[in-house]
Amino acid sequence: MPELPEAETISRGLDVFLAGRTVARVTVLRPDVVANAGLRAAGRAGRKRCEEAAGVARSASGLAAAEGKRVRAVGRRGKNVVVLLDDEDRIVVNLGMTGRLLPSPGSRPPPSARHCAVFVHLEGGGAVAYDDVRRFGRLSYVPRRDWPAWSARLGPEPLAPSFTARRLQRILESSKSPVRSLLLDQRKIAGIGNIYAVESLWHAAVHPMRRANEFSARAAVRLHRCLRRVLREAIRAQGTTLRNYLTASGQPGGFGPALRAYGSVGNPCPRCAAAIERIVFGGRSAFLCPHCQALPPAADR
DNA sequence: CATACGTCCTGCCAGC
DNA sequence: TGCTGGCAGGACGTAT
Repeated sequence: MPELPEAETISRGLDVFLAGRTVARVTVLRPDVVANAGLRAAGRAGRKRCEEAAGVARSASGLAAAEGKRVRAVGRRGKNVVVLLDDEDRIVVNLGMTGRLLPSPGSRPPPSARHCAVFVHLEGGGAVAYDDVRRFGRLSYVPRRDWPAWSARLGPEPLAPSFTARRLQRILESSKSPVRSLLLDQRKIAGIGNIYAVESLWHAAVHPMRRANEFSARAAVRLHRCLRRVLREAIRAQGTTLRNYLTASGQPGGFGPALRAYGSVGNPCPRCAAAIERIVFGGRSAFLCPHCQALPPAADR
């Protein structure tokens, strides 16, 4: 659930807390949240097999390589929080559904970290807990030389100045998928999850199942504008808390009341008062106004 | 190659 | 009251 705005909010808060600090010790309590960057990513079973074959002990996770290194800064790539170390190796945190990074002034996980999976002690006191109820999240240690390839697996940053309407239009043209599926594809555009995809499409008045390659230039420009506006405003509000997302300072996000369609089945559309509907495709819920976001008639498609 | 679908994981909540 | 079953979904593996 943490998407770009949540990852951005967390990385800003964590940067204040971590920049200049040195990692003393990394304790892995739940080995399954640690992805080994050196191995082909695989499903749980697959990764287990790889690690056994390679003789990788669970704690050798690679995260231990961070011990003794100073944190230069904390940033973000897509939905990932990226801890940049002084030697330009990185700890990349994908928060999955329920992952949280909770700083603590003491040497124990904060009380809110009830499902602490990884615990990072800092020299001179203080710590950061990686807490994740469902353990869909992953922590990876990415050495400096692997970073370009790692980052290249992701599409462009939607808030970067280089992400123009024209760029979005080209991405849309490249796929016959429903636009919501394309927006969720991290290889095409980085950082968008279901909430902001659904919200952007409501603002742009486009049906989530509209085929990406059927966008007019005008509709592409409109989606580009709505997408960026929604992401920016969500960052300003420090993200959306639906379940358990918290900022680095332990606050819930404030974007919930700004949601127009997501999760509001049956509520009147704020634009036209028609009842918001829920549909399911690609294994996920989408919410839309059947009036404002109508699919064009089949003859036009 | 591109697209579609199943899988993992557990807290929560509706329904009986 | 207590149990069950369905639901949430990011990202990867497998199937088409």
